[in-house]
Amino acid sequence: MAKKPKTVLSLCRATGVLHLGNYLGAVRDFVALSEDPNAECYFGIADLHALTSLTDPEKLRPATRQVARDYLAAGIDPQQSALFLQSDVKETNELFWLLCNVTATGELLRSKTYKEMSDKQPENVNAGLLMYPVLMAADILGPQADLVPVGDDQITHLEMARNIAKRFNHRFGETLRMPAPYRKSSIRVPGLDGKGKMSKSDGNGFGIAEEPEAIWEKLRVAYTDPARQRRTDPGNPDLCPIATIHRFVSPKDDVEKIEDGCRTAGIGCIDCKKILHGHLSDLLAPVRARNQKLTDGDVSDALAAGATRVRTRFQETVATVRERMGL
RNA sequence: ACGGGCGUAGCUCAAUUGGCAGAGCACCUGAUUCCAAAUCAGGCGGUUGGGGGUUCGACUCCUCCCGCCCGUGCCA
Repeated sequence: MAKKPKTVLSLCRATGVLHLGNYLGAVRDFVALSEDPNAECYFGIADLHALTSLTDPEKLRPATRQVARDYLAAGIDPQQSALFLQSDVKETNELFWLLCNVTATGELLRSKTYKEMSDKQPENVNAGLLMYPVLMAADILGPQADLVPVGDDQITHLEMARNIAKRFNHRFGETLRMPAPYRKSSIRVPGLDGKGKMSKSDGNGFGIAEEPEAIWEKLRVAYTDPARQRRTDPGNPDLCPIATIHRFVSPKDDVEKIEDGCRTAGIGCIDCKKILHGHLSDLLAPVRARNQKLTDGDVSDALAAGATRVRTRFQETVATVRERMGL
């Protein structure tokens, strides 16, 4: 049964170095997906979307390239999947405008993220912020994606893309494929400061290609359950980010061992961190190894090839959309 | 384009009539701790958006420029 492979499109914010939370929460799944013969994957790095928040031009380009590099290091094979920069696909902008005309402004104004961003950066409430979902719809509908891996925060944006596609198809005839969300059980990796999830802006994580020594320096000083003031004080793994990370990366036996050891003061936090560090090193060793071999040229080549592939898909869609709309 | 508001440490904001530019948070170091956290001690941090002027002395007053916000207008 030669089933036609599903088109998968994923967008990633251009934030710079990918950290463990990015890896466990999303990128690792993307790698697995990309190895599925029934999936044809397109991985876009959303640098156009990044412009809606004030960004330093000196920093955006390196950050964007760093994400691309980390994707490759994580195991995305550029021969198999298309890795591209959103801004390299000029067709996105054309499709964006065409789709604007089947987008209800009311829906955009009601968008929760639009309101949140307006509050977050009141000095820069630009139109891009408002049009953000339309651009994203163009990203998704351009390559006629079947599946879109999304986090909870992006689910309403995908809904909007579906509404736009539905409205277009209704007015101009069946043209755009209806994308479906692809949701993995999303996991939340806590930050090393114990104050929430790992995030780039809070600087409470570590890069997936960092040296083990560098990772250890960050792990060593990471937050732990404050109840364990002395080595002999018992603690609660549920209150310790280290224990939570253990659950994601360590084998069951070790998880039980450290949780039990924590509750009974059988092992110290440093021991616990050392065990975690060992497993982390194993987990990330292939990533680090690939990263070391990667050259800037490899990254550029992958992005160029990816852009060409995704643009081909876009050109087909845009040609049909133009024609249907009467251009 | 006009009118109004604003611009001070990475962030939030002080600074009397014009009188030594400060605090909190964040960050770094030390004490402490199995490591952290908390606490204590110390430290880093500034061309006060920029130029010019008045003055013995300007964050403060005058002037011009830059940038942002709000409102109004003009052109398309």
